[in-house]
Amino acid sequence: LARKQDKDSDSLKTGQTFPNAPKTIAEIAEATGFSRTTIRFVVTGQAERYRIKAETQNKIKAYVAQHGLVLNHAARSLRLQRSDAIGLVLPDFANPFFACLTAEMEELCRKDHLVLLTASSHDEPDPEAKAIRRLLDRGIDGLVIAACRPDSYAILQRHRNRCAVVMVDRAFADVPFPTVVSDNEAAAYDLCRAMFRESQEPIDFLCAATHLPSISDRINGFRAACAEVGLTDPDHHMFRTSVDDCASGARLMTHVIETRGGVPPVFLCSSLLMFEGALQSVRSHYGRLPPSLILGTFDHNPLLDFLPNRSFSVRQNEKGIAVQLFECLKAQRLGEAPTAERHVIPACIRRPIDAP
Amino acid sequence: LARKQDKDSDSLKTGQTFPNAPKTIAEIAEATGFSRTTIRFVVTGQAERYRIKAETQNKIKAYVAQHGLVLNHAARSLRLQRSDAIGLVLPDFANPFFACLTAEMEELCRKDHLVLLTASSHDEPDPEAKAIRRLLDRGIDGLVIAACRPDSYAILQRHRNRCAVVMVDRAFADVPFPTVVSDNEAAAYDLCRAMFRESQEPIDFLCAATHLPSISDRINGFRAACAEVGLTDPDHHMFRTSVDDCASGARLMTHVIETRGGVPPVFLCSSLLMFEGALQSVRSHYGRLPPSLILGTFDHNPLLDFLPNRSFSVRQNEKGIAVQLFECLKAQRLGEAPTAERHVIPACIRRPIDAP
DNA sequence: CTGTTAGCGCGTTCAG
DNA sequence: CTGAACGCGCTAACAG
Repeated sequence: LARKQDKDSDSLKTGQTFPNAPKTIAEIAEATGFSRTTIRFVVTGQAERYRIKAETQNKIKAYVAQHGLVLNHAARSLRLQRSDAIGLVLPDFANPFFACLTAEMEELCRKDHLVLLTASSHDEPDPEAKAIRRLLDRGIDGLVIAACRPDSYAILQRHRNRCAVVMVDRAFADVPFPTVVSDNEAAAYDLCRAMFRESQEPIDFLCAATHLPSISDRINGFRAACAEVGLTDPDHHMFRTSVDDCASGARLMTHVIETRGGVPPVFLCSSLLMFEGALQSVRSHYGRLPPSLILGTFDHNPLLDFLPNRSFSVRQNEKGIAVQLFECLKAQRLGEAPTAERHVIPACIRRPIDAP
Repeated sequence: LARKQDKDSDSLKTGQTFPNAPKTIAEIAEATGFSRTTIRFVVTGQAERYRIKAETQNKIKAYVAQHGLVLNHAARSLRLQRSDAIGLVLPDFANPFFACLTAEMEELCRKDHLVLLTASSHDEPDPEAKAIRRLLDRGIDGLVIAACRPDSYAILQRHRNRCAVVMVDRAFADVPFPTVVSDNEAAAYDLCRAMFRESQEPIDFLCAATHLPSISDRINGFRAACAEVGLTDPDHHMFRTSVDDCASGARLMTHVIETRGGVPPVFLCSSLLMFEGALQSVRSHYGRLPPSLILGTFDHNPLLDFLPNRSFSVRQNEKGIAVQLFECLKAQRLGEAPTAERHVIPACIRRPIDAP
């Protein structure tokens, strides 16, 4: 029979700085006199399966209730070859869309007792590769990545069997992993249709980062909507820049103003950053925003509703994306080989309250 | 270490991918015929210190260059009782301020070869406690918390204090850990002074989450600025609500409109969420935003500059806060006992371009 | 039903 | 300069 009079010697022996600290399984075993296995069966809820005596269970539960218990995840990971951690590699966590996606992912992780490791790529290949490596080296079980270029996944392939992988936001072709993206083409099409219903004028599209598939899709949607209203030269209304930031938006709008001899009456920007830059440029030319301008942008900002101008925008369904990402991860973690299938999540068009 | 990173870049530049998974130290030892100790000295850059033969070094480096190497962080953590991970517990990662803070923290972690674990508290005690425990159970070396109430830190006391702790954004009294906050009182004072220079009208302050110290400080700054312009009853211009969200802002503004018999000509909101709700309420009463309104809010949104109204806002210095947080963590990780000192980081007032 | 044992891969120690 | 042996705390297989 077990001896369980060791509490005193235990507290003396262990030179712990925190006698109140939660115990390890071994400490509980020693303190209660049962073996680690017995403790583990009880604390992991397998007591019934192994028919642990009720009295034993109660003693152990009482001890845990009083002293607390914390499993050592490093040891657990080492033994199970599994970290219960998910990595998230995104261009920029301060970007509202990615921030929102992070929040949704974190929520889903919490429910599955996973932790979320974050790393930013700044949309550049080298930091991205380092970020991916840094997470893979921690033995993450799953990885979500918004790739900055088509071959970003190359670094992953040697880890294929150890880590589930899903791509997000950037649906580059020929990527051997599932991809979850918004329906950018449909969103752009619907957005432009709504804007065309507002005004007969052609839409000038200020477009950054055209190498990204999400942007190509938006361009395709723009072209389709233009074709529908009989605009035969949509590309004459497209203005491109490579970098997606505020300064580029301002430069591009300044260029548009010079080209057109004035601010276009209706324009669309490929991102909020571009939008902000464009507005800055317009304001610096006119001293203010002419209220007659009709504005469109991808991404959402709650203050859009309060601009003096009529404006249209697209809000992606971050929660829907996160849920789909998680399902893809789960499928791979359950042993399915990763497929290259693409999941397209509808986005939401926001327009002025009284717009058609 | 530096040498290892060089190899990574090289292999990326050549576009070469490792055919198989990277090797562990033991695998390299077996493959090259040397012992694990020797391998470790070479790959951790201690070869010179232990005078490893050059030929041996070259063989090992060649093998690593070809096959790759990844240390098992679980084993490393288990042995070193250290995870090289930092936890971040914030109310909401989608909130622009916290998103920006996360981005800055992630950047600093990257530079120190740490990973960042994120967990959200939703500003509620129970999810917060669970988030903290979830991270502590992973053996994080450092923890940054934006606490939702004064005793949020209590759960830390009962834990093994292997973990450095710093509080952020919420400077509750009597917390036995360093705290980093923005200078909310000064920011509120400066903000209100700027608004008073714009208009002689009193400022109505729509204020949420008044139980938070950051909000108390903002109220104090508001009162000080009111006193300076001879307003003897600033509290008659304060409207309070407990929940900080858009709906509360709308409700509170509706209440203000009813109380005042109209929209106050100058008002200030304690957060962007409140601000958005307030604007919604104003618009639903008038069908639009009267352009004569003078607006103020804490937090920053890039579109504020393009509202028809003259507006004033406060942007916190997220990077400065992150840097200070990191310094506090580093001090504790170097063995210093945590102090209760408070670090106050100045914020930045944004006003209309031509404002005094 | 309960206890014992053998690693997971790394970092450290110590012997050569 | 190199190698062997130990243990971090946990899990799983096996032995009573």
